[in-house]
Amino acid sequence: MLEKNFDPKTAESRLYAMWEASGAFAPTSDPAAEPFSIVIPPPNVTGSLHIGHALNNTLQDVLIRFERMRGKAALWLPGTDHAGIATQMVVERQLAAAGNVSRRDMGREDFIAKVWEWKAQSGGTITNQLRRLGASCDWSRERFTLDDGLSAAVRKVFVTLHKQKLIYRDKRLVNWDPHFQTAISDIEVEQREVDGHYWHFAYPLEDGSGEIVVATTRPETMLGDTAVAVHPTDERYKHLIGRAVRLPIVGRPIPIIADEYADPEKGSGAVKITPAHDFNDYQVGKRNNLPMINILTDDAKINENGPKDYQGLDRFAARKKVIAAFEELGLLREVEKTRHAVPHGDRSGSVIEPYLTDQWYVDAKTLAQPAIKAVEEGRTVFEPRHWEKTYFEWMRNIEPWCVSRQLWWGHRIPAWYGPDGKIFVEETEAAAQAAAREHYGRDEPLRQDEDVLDTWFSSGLWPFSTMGWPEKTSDLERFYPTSTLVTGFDIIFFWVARMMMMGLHFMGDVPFDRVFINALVRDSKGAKMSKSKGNVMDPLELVDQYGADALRFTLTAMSGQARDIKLSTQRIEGYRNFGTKLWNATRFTEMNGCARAEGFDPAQVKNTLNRWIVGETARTVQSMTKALDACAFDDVANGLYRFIWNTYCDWYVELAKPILNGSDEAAKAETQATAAWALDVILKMLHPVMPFLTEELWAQTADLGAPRGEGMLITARWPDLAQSLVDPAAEAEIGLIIAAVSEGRSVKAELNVPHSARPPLLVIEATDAQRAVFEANAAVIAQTLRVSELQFVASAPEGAIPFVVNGATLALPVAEFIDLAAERARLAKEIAGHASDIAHVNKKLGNPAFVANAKEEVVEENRERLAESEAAKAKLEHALSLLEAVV
RNA sequence: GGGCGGCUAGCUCAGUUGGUCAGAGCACCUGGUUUACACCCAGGGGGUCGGGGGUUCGAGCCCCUCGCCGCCCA
Repeated sequence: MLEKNFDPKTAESRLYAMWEASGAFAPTSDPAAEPFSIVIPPPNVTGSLHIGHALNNTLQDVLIRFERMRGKAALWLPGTDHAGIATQMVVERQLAAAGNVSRRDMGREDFIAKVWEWKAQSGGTITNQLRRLGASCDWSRERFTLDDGLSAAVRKVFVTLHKQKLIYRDKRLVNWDPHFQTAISDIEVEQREVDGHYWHFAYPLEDGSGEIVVATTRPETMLGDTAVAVHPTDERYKHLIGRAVRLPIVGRPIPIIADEYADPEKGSGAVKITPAHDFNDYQVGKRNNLPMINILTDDAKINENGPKDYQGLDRFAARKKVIAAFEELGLLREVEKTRHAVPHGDRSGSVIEPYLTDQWYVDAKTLAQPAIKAVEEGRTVFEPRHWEKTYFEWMRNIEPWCVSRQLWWGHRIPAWYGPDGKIFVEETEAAAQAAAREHYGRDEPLRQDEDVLDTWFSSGLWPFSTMGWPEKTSDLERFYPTSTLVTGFDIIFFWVARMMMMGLHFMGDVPFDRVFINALVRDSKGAKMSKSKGNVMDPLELVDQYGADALRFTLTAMSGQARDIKLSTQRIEGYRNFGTKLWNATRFTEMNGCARAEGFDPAQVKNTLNRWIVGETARTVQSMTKALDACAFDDVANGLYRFIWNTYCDWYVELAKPILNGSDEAAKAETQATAAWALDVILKMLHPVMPFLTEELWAQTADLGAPRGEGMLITARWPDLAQSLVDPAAEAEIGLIIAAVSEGRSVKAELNVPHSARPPLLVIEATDAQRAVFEANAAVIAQTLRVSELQFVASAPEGAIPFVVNGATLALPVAEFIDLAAERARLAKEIAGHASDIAHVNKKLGNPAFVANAKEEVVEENRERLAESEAAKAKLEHALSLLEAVV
């Protein structure tokens, strides 16, 4: 006998260990099986599971378990990302907290050793947390972006792109993070609106004949100004073009140039140009061949190009000093408050400096073209579809991708420099040396590039590097392109787009057929979860509290088309209850001898109730299969919830009770078998979403009746039930019973008939078919509706309360219990309901245009509806008149 | 400034091609020792589908417009 409740705490780890040990997570080796593959979005190797991971991985697991049960060779390939900047940051912070020397003092090799140490220590955390969730990844194929195979793939890709001139070295402005002292890519920059000022500075004309006023939010950059620009058509300044101003503080003469970048509407119409420290100014500088003077050091202090007394000053201190100097010189014309966007590093949070450096760039524009085309042609489809717009928007305006990082934790760039600066890009040092020997005619000492690659460079290769590329492996052959990628919209640019470009370029095919973009999980008020806000929900705590299945079901149910999910524990609790409900339904069937019958064929079932549940089950299987195919996760969860709770438990089990307690042994045996059969189907359908509870129930019911011969539920076959199992006659019959019982209950409750009262149910008017149904099901109806019996009478006795069900008139003789006023009110309400319906339909049918234009079946439908409402209303009005007569 | 998404019951959200589409869960109210389940059962109240206009015989669903809210990119 089943315990009263499912105990996730003890069952989950036991079941997971059983699955893993059985090898169920690996794709079947059956060569005939259709492949279905997913690569996991690799979490940071040293990270821990947050609620977003829980959602993302639950959905992947739902798909994988579904396809696995369908008999496909289902591969969910797991792994982790070295997460360059994030991980390096964590380790640096740890070193600092422990009072250790900084990484620079420590040296590259020792520092990297420290990071590997940290990886060894914490690297298993997140994968173990995924296990707690129930993720059925094939751990035998687990990869890490810095493992040997993936590193080889990275080098191969870099070298190949370089040879194809799709990777190049260039000196240009980059987004420089002074905190980490590295370049970062455009998308790692966050624009934040902050309060600031416009300082209006007067630059005196060189000949002393006047001044020109420029405004800036970043005064310190004036130390690197190399021009003042005005619009070529700006009459105010036309005469000044070609002349010069003397840059205050610095004393350098700089030209006044004409450039359309200067906006005559803004400020004075003149703008200072600092080509080495502003992206717009950089373009102006290039157009006008201006000198580019870098005034900053790597850590954003004024360098040797600044005036002596500014050198070594931090950028913000320099700003103050510049302002003070202008004030002193009498050249500060105005200070205007403003709000403006300031770039910040997404990891460091520090203000980003546009900074002139040598970096490696990927020609993203070229690589993007096939990636755009692939989505246009539908070779990769986004779900929900509208995310394609976001993807296109970015891809069509893509800029060169800066891939070098001045970090230590990552893939070292496979480029070596000769003594004269000549660059050799090769997969190995030996190859580089060979190339150098060839070039110089002798061995020369080479120095490897100090930089590492952007983390996203290696994750961009993930769908094929994890499968063994560049080797021609059987996994690549079988599982690439992958079937579905499940990820968040926040990394469409970072990751999805890069995988598309790399996959198409190196594999000649898209990396995935479908990209499902999952929502962002927020707190119950809709706020983004963050440590600083203290509103973080830890998925592991939720698993401890409610069980993994409840959390999984909740996340699945809330995964609609919306962009975010507002998660509340109340909801999780509700779905935990749902699991308990199913548990208890199983317990009930077990108590009532429900067991699988040898050779049970749902198509051969005789009893109407059983025929009905067979049909409902078949219908549900079909809709669930369809929904899972479409990644309609909310439909999956809601459909299962409704079928299991509202159909199977509320009606099938309730209506089956009299049979199970009755004396018709044949009907009883059939019901026991059918109940057990339907439950098995339920367990299968629910398994992808609630794997633990269902597997446990599967095991606990394994010995009841005929053996299933299917092994564990995780690898059992997904049900395939034909539409022909739906029996319209059974549906009509059970539908009538349900309607009669529901309506009868409603009447009793509204009239406050005491719970203990057992009046008979009177059948007054009904078609022959309906009468037959009532006769055949009198016992069930009596028990379920709690009436003494069913009586078939010609007319309602005085004081009986009539109600109309599917056109049939029934009544409950409960006059002695009820309050006439309450009954009058009830009847009046019912009548009013019908009256408004009649008015509504009459208006439609009275409109000749409607009858002429609407589809025939729609018109017919309305006519039927009108007839039904009118009949019901007439009956109730009659009842009301009788009631009035009594009073 | 450009783009995207949202605005449906107190709350969180479903509503496929316009025609029982006004729904679900939670919350709320009433009643319940109905031998599976109080993590339960039965019943009930509650919305002019953000405002306005249009197309149509008919609009929560299509078009226009306005208003908020959120996100992304400049």
